[in-house]
Amino acid sequence: MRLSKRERQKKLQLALEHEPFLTDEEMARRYGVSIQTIRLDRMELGIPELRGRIKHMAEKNFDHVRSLYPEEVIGQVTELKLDHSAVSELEIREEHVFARHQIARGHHLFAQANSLAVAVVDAELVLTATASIRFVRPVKLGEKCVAKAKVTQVSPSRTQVDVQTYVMDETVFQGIFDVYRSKEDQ
Amino acid sequence: MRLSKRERQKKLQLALEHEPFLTDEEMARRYGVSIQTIRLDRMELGIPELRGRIKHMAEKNFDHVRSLYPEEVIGQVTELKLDHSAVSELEIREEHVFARHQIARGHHLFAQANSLAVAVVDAELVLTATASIRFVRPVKLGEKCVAKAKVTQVSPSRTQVDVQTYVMDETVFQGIFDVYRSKEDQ
DNA sequence: TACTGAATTAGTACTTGGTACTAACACGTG
DNA sequence: CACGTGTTAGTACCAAGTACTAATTCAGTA
Repeated sequence: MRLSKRERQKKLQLALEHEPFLTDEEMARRYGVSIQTIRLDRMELGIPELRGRIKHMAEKNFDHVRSLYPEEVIGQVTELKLDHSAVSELEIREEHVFARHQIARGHHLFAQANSLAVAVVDAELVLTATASIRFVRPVKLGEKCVAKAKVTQVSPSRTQVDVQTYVMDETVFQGIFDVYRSKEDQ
Repeated sequence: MRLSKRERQKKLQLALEHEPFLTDEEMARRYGVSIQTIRLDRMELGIPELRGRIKHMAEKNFDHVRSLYPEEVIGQVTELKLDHSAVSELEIREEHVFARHQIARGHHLFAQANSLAVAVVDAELVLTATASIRFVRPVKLGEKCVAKAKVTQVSPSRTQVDVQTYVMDETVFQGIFDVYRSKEDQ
């Protein structure tokens, strides 16, 4: 057996997200299995056929052109005191969650916190150096995450920022960010 | 004659711009002509068939939407051994960097590593619990980040995954992920 | 009115990328 | 040995076409 069934299916799923234009034939060739096996895999994974996938993509972008474009800060900044504190809000939408169980992917919470930590520091060049983070509880579709950043330490080239993210008054995420700052301190 | 040939062709062309998902059959029905007439019209106007049109639309928007859309794994998975190791590649593009100095935002590197750490674990429900990360050196526009994940510890409900990300053979990011895993391990 | 050329329709064979289904085989394990 | 899982093979069928040939219709004119 070249690959276990689970591995093949996982790879298949991932490959299709990246290259949705693959035919069953091409996938069968890639994994060295028969076309029927690929079809069975798609069935089990609930992946529609090539034309369905293509059509879905085309439709999706045709009528509602989503503009979730590279934002400077992930989420909406509601408070900002440079080198002191900041707050941002992020509502968890479809594009943030795992389709299966509607739980937000960790890196979106991280992105909200990280970009806020970077934004609160007043310098030309600000980069995250290290971070220690904790996902306290899963966040679900529709919940609003309020991230609160506080600057806790400042040294010549580093700033430490603590971020706590809440849903209502429950903590869902904690992070300590050690942020590098260029000397042209503005 | 219901409509002159010229009129029909003009209408057809305009209709397709607005509703590119029409089949020849549907158009034939609408204009009260045979399917062959519609096909001849498309030939003369140089309009490709339905599938070609759909595919073209999907392709056009694919590159654009790709980086913004919920991918299971950020970057392209090149190796995957479930519960053992995995590798993914991510090329740093415009949308990943700070416009000012062309340095990648930390959360994209995090996202690549985090999603890989989650993907390598073989379970129904996998969530990041905690992580300790370090951005070793800034990554610039155009660089290709290769993230290598290794499972280092497995306990009943947790898996520890270490991720190192390289540009060429230089480490740019390190992360230790403690990942929660649901018991329905199969 | 008959004729002609353009326009239209009809019909066949073939293609792609599948679905849906049935049957057979391979093999690892109790 | 039988059993189940996984895999492969093969058939009939489908949508939405292409490519091609042939027949029919129609409009305007000699």
